[in-house]
Amino acid sequence: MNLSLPDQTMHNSSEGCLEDDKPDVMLPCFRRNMYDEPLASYSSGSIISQLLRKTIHNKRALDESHFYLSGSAAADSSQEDQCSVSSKDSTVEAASPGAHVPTGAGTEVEHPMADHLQAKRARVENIIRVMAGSPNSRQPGDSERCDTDARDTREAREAYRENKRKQRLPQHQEHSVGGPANRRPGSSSNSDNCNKDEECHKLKEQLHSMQRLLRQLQEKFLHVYNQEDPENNDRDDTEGVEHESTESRYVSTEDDFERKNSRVTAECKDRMKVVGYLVQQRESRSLQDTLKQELSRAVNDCVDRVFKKASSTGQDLSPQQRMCSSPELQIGADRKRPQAGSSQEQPQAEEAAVKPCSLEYYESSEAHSPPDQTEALSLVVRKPPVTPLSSVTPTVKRPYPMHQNPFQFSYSTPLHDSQILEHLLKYGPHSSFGGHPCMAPSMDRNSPDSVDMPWDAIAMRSKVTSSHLAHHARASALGAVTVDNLCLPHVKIECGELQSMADRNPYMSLNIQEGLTPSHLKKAKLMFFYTRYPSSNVLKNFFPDVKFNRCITSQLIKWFSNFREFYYIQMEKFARQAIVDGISDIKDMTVSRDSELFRALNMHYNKANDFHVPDRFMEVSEITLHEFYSAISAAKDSDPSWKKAIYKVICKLDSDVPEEFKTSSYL
DNA sequence: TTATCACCTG
DNA sequence: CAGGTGATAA
Repeated sequence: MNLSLPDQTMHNSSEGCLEDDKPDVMLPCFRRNMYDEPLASYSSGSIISQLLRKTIHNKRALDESHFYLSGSAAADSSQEDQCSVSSKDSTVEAASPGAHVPTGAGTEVEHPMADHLQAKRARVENIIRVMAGSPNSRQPGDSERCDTDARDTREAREAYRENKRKQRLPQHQEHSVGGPANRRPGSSSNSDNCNKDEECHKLKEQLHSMQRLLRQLQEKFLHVYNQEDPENNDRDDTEGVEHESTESRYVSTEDDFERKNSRVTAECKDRMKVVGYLVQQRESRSLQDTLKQELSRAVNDCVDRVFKKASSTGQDLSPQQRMCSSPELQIGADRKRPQAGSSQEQPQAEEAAVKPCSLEYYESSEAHSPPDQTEALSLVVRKPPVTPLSSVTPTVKRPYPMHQNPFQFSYSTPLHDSQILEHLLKYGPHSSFGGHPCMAPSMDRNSPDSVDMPWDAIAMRSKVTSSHLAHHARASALGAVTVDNLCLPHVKIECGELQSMADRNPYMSLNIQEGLTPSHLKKAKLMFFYTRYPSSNVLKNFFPDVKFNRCITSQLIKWFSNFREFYYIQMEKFARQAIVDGISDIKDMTVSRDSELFRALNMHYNKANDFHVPDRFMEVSEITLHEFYSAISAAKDSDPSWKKAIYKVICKLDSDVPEEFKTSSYL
């Protein structure tokens, strides 16, 4: 494989300045990707030109811009448009490069400053392009070569233009760019359209990424530049820049980018006026060098990631791979990927796990390796809106609008449990407890939220639950972090288990745990109000966020055993007390919510008293009490196994646990 | 043999 | 609430 071109390209373009940075890091990436994928045929210069395409409407304003751009930029634009979703006006520009002011587009307002700004833009575009573009772009005679280079990237994928390409291409380029391109037609002849669409999509994603990176570079550049020239800092308000409707998809990023661009160009022009052309040229050089380094690094970075994604077949990317993709890539991939299996929430959960990482990657240029903790943290916080579930009250706000910075979850700023719960719970249970007969009527008293978010209200009203849930939320946020050292025993979240758990219950995909938490204990206690002898299947069904194994099952069974133990002890105690109290008629023994027996039981199973104990439990309790009373009255307690008969009766009184318990791992 | 249970203990 | 134990049923 011919690796000389990219090396040469980068070195030439940087004119010796680039190597000072870290060529060993970026160049191999660039090289490898250049040849591995057809997308590599798009040179970085071409991409940059495309990105800045709309900033060079008036290339005539500056001769040098015109000189450098006339061929290449136009060619790039026209070619990119074949697959890109970019604006249509680029085609217009391409039609008459170098001598064209877009008038037919109609989307651009031609105010008096337009020429001015466009001229500035052209300069900056030129600078950037020279830095990241073709090694020979500075030579007038090679403008043709730039054109060829860019065009070749497209032509190479089409066999019928092969000869033409070979005629015009320098040899080293032919080897490098034509290598993968030559292989491609043979393998993709039967699925040209599909491949084209795929490439278009990838290109679009690439453009998005590039725009982001360029924006960052611009900011860096401005930072450096303003340090050098602080008196010009106030001259950054030249953005009366028209906004092209055709580019509305890039509103936030590109508009910002435009402003920065205008500012840069304005500063460049001021320097020209004051200092003079030569000085300006020299400073421009330094700027160029700076930008070269930054851009080259960023471009390689971006291209590397783009190709890393492209090298995979697109749909079978592992989540880890997706995590390192740009947000745009991620979104695009998710859009293409069919919803897997029967779980509808799962892909979104994956997105939630992926997107934050990606965003953070781009939010900070230094964030080359997002920490695990941050990923998992975002996993909880930055979940995109899920498909509205039937039971969710419409008034419940979705805290994570797409593409916006949602609720910021930060460990450094302690949050109230309710905040954590709100975000944790909102996407967990989809059923509303507000209408459930088991919910305590008093629950609506304290918080207005209880109307719209009964689930949150439930959880928040229990101090025990709140603290547990807070841990729960943080545990989830910690991702693959063992939180045993806090207070939760055996609580470990393993990313590897996400999938299986998500399959079992997509709503619980964020809270998959290997161990039982206090929340689970509380839930089990509440379940005891319905079932004293739950089967293993019931336990598995109602603890979908728990990875069941022998130990876990035993523990849960043991819990219920302990519950029963306490229950029967209380029953026996109160039955004996009734006998001691001289109650003769069994009908005088009732269990109401005011009775002491119930208070004892409720204190044990529903300590926070935030759960409305079902009436059935009152009945069962009363029956149990009667059974004990009868047995003791009949002196059956002399039999060592006299309780067995009672157990036999009680175990038949189990009722079904409400479905709400399935969708919630905590109450 | 395994699972479940009640009982006891800490 | 968990650990241990013995009984019991599958």
